Amino acid sequence: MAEERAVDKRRAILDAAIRVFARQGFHNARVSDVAAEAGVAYGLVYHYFDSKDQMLNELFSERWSLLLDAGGEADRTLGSPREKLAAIAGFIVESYRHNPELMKVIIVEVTRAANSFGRTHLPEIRQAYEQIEKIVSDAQQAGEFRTDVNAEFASMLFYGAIEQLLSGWIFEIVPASDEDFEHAKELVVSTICGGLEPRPAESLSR
Amino acid sequence: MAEERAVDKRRAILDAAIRVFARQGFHNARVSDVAAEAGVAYGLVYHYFDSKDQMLNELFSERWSLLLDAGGEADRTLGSPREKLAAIAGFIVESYRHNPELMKVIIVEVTRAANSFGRTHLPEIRQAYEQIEKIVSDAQQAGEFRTDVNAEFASMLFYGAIEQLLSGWIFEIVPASDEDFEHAKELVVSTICGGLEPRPAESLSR
Amino acid sequence: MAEERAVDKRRAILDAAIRVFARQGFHNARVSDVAAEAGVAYGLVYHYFDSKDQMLNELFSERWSLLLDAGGEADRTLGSPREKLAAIAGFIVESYRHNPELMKVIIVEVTRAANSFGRTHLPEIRQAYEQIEKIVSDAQQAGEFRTDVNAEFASMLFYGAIEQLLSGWIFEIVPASDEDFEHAKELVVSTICGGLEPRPAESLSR
Amino acid sequence: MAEERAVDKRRAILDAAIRVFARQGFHNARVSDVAAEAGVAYGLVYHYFDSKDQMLNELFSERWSLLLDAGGEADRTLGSPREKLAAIAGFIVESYRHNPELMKVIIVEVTRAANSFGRTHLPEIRQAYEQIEKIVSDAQQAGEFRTDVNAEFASMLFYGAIEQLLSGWIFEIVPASDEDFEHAKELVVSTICGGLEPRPAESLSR
DNA sequence: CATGAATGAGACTTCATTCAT
DNA sequence: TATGAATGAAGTCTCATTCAT
Repeated sequence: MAEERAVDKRRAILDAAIRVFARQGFHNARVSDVAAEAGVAYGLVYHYFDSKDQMLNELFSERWSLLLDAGGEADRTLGSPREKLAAIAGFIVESYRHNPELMKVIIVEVTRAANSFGRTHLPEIRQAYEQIEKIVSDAQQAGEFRTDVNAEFASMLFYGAIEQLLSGWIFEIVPASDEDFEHAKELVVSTICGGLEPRPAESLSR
Repeated sequence: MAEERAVDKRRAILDAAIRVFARQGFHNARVSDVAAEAGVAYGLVYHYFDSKDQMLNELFSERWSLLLDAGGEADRTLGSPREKLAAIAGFIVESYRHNPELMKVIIVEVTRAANSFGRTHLPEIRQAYEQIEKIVSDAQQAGEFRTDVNAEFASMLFYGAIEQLLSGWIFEIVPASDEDFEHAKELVVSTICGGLEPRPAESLSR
Repeated sequence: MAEERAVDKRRAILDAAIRVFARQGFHNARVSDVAAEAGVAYGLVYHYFDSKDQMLNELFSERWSLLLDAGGEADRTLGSPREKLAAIAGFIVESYRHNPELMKVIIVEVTRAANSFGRTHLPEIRQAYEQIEKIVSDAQQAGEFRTDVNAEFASMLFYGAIEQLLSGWIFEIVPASDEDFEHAKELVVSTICGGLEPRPAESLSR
Repeated sequence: MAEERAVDKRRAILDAAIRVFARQGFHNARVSDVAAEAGVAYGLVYHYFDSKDQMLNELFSERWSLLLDAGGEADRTLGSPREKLAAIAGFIVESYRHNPELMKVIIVEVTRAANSFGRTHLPEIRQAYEQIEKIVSDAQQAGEFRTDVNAEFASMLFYGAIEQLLSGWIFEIVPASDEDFEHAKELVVSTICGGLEPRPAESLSR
């Protein structure tokens, strides 16, 4: 149980860091704020973590690996590219719905902070892009997507669109109700794919 | 002439700030770095500007108003929504091509830094969104765009996609040749609009 | 047997402290380093010792008392002042040869650290000086050493020379082979005494 | 005059550092203590110096180069080895008499702190040893000093003796009157050289 | 206009020591 | 005895901003 306690405190600090980083931003958050939020002594933070940076790194990597797992899983188990992309978009939206503070930290402080932590985690971030690229180029080879759009380019659009959407929710630029979340999942993909899908197939469907 | 000199110095400092902020990031840039880059004394920066923040604010607003002007102009003078959006996307890409350092600063330090300067300039940033929203909802009312996609939502996708693309160039995640720039202008719009446009209209146009 | 165990652990910690203090210096050594080196838990150090300082104090006093014993013994049992001084110099050199890490700690962290631990142990250190002083002044009264050199002054020279020599070995400024050690024992005394001994006696002995 | 002012402040900080380091020891001296002693703001210390360490480095090197100059001058201009060594010993003693606080800092925090700053300045310190070595080996080749004592070894004794003597004064282990200083200059050399000089020559001089 | 010296608050990190188990 | 989690004081360095000249 002593061990469980230890794990608890570590987790408590990490969870407190999420709240504090989300509320104040990483730069404006002092380590003492995190400690206070977690209800532990200053030094304990440094007992479990090497630095303030490491907390953010860990927060990001922990969550990002889940996203990569979900992306890989979607690609392996689902059929159409539209379903695959929908699964990924859905996972991200659900992640936000489930833990908006953590997603805020990840997006604001890492994936959109290309100058600082974004650089550090570029390899991991790239992996997510590459998953999309693979889905797109597979679809292109199967004749399901138009081929005049670079797969790399398409993955930029896809993640750019989703990130912006989350940013809109995070900073209350656009409303964020449960209904909005459900809509979003479908619309991101339907909008992006609507353009990616070749016209002939569509007109045939008429 | 003395006044012209002054204007020159002011401009020189602002231009130096662009280079320094682009190179080191706003947070890692010291006021003394800017002064050194501009070849002026430390304190002169404070003769022309109230604070370090003000330099960035000015840099942003100066450029952003041009973007808003271009957006308004496009909406007023062009016919189809596709042309309007293409003009705006083109303006942004050209802005990057013409002055990548300034655009890097604007995107990295302001529009994607929702926690800090993004908040400050939210009203101006919103105006750009609203221009897109207007173009989209006008097109929807004219039956040129599908109506199941919220105009607000569409503007998020549009700007998210373009910003991500520029980020990709800025941080060398994707290649950035002249050819890439030309392609990008068209593809962003064609991809987004391809999905925004209603199917029937398209198939009719075949 | 449980008690023996305890004694073993205490000794193990003390021995580990010697190695760690010698390697990293007292200031750069953390208590946790000592514990890790001894293979015991953090807090156990504080079961056996009141503080980090106390470990060094004990290490010093333990060894220094042997030196004082050797000095007293030499003075009592040997005949000529030269033999007495040679015995003391020899004891120090042998101490270094036998346990260079401990001697490094004693010299670097205590006897030459007059600002910190040197102050604490000044009384003990003075006792060593006084032994030399007594040997010298006895020799002066017996007409074996010149009297124009203050005995106190002579003891400074004697210890200063030996300490510097050890420092030279410790920091590899001068070579430290077995041969060097043997030479050193004699040369320190022969050099110092050569100067301390009155000329007439020497020329007579020729 | 503005420039003079600046130089004054820098010098004032350095002089304050001498007093504070001498009084409290380098480790126990806070930068704020130095600033307060100099009567300047905290940050000004960092305007003129990169770090707390740099102040000590500068203090040492500034003074040590004078010692090296004096040593070189003595070797070039004086005749007998005894005179040369006496000049060097005299310079050190006078340095102490003139500015005991600075000499305390140099000896306690640098030359006798082989683990920390002594390591950094080892090259400069070695140069001083080498000057003595040269004087001794020149004298040996000229038949003025006995040859069974290694020149390197002799320089250790020489500096060890002087340093210990200063340490004795610094920590008030031995008295330090003007008379003591005058005596010391001669006695160090006469004691060391008395042993270094070959016996035959001496006995002949009788 | 121009200079750059001067100010001082603020935050991270370290680590000896304590304490509950 | 033994463990290692928990505490919190202390100090270096940074840098935006002010100000005297």
